[in-house]
Amino acid sequence: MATSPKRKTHAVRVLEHLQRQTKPLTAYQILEDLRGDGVTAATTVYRALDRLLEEGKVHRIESLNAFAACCQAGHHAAPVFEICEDCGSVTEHVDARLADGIVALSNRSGFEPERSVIEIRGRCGACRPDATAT
Amino acid sequence: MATSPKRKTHAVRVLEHLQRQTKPLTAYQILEDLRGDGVTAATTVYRALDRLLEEGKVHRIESLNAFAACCQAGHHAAPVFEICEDCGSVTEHVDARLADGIVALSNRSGFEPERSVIEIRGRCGACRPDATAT
DNA sequence: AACAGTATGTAACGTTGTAACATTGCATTG
DNA sequence: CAATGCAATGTTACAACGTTACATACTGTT
Repeated sequence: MATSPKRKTHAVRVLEHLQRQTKPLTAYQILEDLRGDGVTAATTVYRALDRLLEEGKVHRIESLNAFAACCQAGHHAAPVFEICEDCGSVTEHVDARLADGIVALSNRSGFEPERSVIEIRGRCGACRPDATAT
Repeated sequence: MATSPKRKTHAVRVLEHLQRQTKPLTAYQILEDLRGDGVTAATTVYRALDRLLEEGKVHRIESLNAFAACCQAGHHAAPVFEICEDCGSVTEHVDARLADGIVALSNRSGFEPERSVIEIRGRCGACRPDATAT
């Protein structure tokens, strides 16, 4: 009855690899990193990513053409990414206020939202020129 | 003394062409469309787009890898795009509430936002299966 | 063993974007 | 007008990102 796979699939390898990163990786970076684990073609990486995206375990960062593991696999709300232009770090947030804003705007315009892409580019706390001064 | 160009540049052609569209175009679509106007290479299109983006006259739709003319050239607030998965139409909005939400989130996380990408995918009023029922 | 279904491999191709360098058009100044 | 300088454009090649089509291998079930 058990339908769970006995062996580790490439999808699992890709997910675990992404979880080890602090920055998103492109599909081809993933391919390079996992060559030693038997991943040999871009096709395989994209197939793994497709599944993981469907399952909500990874996100695609549209403005980077890159992929990152989801912070807590399973949330349904739209993720918000803060992308540092300096160090490249990407932080995922789930923000009710922004989610509400999307819904409010959609209600006004008659649009039915399904999936939102929210990516904020700028500088992270570590990289910004310390704006705490008066 | 006059420093304004005497002849129409490709940047102007690209902008005018985008303004005639109801949907965003990819760079290569623009190239095809403007071949008759002397635009012959992708490089030229991308250069034109770079300038127009800097001037805030066009926006890049990250999740489509495509470009659209700005609705009112010159706003500074982050644009919000509603992208219909059915008909492909894209509508630009400027929304104070969402802008505030970005600022609020950034304040909490110590992030300094510079440019935001907000793209809502779903169905436009014309394409949705009429949700006005009780 | 036979079968079905999922996962993977391979190769080629299509799309998107950039780099490097040469050339042209046009305005200014001497 | 000639010379100069700068912005715009052209050309070529390539890098990066993503998909299609088809073949093969593995896994669990009967």
